[in-house]
Amino acid sequence: MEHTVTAVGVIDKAARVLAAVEERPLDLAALMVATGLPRATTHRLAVSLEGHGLLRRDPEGRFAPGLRLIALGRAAARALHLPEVARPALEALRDDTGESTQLYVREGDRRICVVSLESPHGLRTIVPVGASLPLDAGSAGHLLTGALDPTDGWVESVGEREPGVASVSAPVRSDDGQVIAAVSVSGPIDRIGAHPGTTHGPAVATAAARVEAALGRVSSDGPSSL
Amino acid sequence: MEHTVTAVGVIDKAARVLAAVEERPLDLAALMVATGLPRATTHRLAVSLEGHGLLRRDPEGRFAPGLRLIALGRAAARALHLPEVARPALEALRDDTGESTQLYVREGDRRICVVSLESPHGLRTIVPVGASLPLDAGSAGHLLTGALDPTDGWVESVGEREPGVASVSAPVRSDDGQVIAAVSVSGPIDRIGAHPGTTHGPAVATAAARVEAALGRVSSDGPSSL
DNA sequence: GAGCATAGTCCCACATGATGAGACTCTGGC
DNA sequence: GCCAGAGTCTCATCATGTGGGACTATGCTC
Repeated sequence: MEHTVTAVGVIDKAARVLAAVEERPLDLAALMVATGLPRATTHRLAVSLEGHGLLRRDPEGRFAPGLRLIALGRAAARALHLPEVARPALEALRDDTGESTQLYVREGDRRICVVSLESPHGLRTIVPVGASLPLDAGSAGHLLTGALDPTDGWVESVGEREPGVASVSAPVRSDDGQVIAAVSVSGPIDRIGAHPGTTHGPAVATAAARVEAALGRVSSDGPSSL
Repeated sequence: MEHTVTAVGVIDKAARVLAAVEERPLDLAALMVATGLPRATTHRLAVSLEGHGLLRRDPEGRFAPGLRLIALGRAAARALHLPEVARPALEALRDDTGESTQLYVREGDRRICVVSLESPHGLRTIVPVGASLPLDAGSAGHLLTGALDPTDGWVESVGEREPGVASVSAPVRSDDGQVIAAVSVSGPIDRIGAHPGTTHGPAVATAAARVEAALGRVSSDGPSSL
C-alpha cells in the first residue's frame, strides 16, 4: 500500500501505525508486519502513541485506536460545521425538486439526520433533525456504509425504510474519498415514482457536489481516490 | 498545561498540535502560541499532519482536526465493543433495581442509546436501542456534556425528558477522565420517587464502575484527572 | 518440569532526520 | 505605497530516532 511521505518521517511512521490498527487490534508482531517497521521502532512508536491516548491496549494486550481519537474525531466533525455549510445547497435542492431534502451523517452503525427541509406538498416525508435511522434501509444508509461507489453519483431506494416512500441520495466525500455525509431527496412513490433517481438523481448529485465545494479545503493533500 | 513526554519527541509535539486545535481552529501564529513551538517547527509538523489527514485547513486557512480523525475515532469506538462489554453490568443493575436500564454514548450534540434493558414492571420506560435524544434533558444527557463531575458519582433528573419519568445516571470514564458513556436507570416518578438518586444512585455508580473495570486497559498511561 | 519459540521490552552506538533562525514571498490594513 | 505579520522554505547543526541485539516473560509441547 502506498504511504504518504511528508517532511517529518516520524509522523509518517506514526500515521502508518494508526492506519494499521484501524481495521482491527494488532499485537506487536502483526503491527510490525502491517507497518513494515523493525520491532524496536514499532514498539517505541506504539508506546509513545499509547502515552498520548492515540492508541490503547485491548484486554488481550493488542494495540487498538485510543480514546483520544474519539474526542478528536468529534472535534473534527464539529469544526466542519457541516449542517450550516450544507444548508444552502439543500434549500436549493428542495426548491428545485419540490421534495423534502435531508443530510445524514454516520454514527456507529446508524445514521443521524443533521439537516431536514420539508417539501411544500401536503403529502411529504418528514424526518426530524436528530432522527437516528439504520444503515441497512434507505438510499442514504447504503451510501454511508461506504460500500457503494455509484457510477451515476447517486443511489435510489424504494419502500425500504418506510412503505410508500422512495429516496435518492448522493455522497458527500472528503478529498481522500471518504464518505462523510449523504444528501437525500425523499417523497411518496406515488409522486416521485419507482425510479426517482432518473428524475432527481442529477440534482441530488449536484447538491452533494455543492456541499463539497462549500466545505472548501477538506482534509489532506494526500492521495485521492476520486 | 502539563504535556505528556514519551520516548519520541516528535510524537509528543504532534500530540500537542492536535490538542491545540481540538477546541477551535487556529492559524499558524495562534498554533505557535498554543503549543509553545517555534514557527518553523509548528509549520512543519502541522503540514505533515495535514498530509496524513490528521489536520486540515478550514476555509479561512486555519488548522483544524482532519477528517481521518473521524474515521479513526469511529474505529476506536468500534474496537471498544462497549455495548457488549457493558451488557452484563446493565443486566445486573436491571435485576437489582427492577427498573429499565440504558447505556448512552454521545454523538455530536445528542446522545444515542446503545444498550436498553427493560424493567419487568407493567409500567416502565422504553427507550429503543438507536434512539437519539438531546443532551440538555435527562440525567444522562447532562453527564455526557462532560460539564458535570458529580461528587456522589451520579446525577438525577425528574420530568426533564418526559413528564412522569425520572432517571439516575453515572458516568463511564476512560483512564484519563473523559466521559465515554453514561449508565442510566429510569422509571415512573410514581414508583422511583422524586429523588431516585437516593435509592438507586449507588447501584448505578457501581454498575458504571463495573463497566469501567470490564473495559480493562482503556486509554493511556498518561496523566489522569481521576 | 524442561525446553523452545516467540512475545514484549529495553539498551546504546551511531546515523540521520528534525530543528529553528532567518530569508523570502504574500496579504491585508492603514 | 508602506508596513506588519501572515505563511513558506532553506540549510547548518546537533539532538533525537533508529534498529540490531540482549534480555525477560509467556505460552505451548512433550
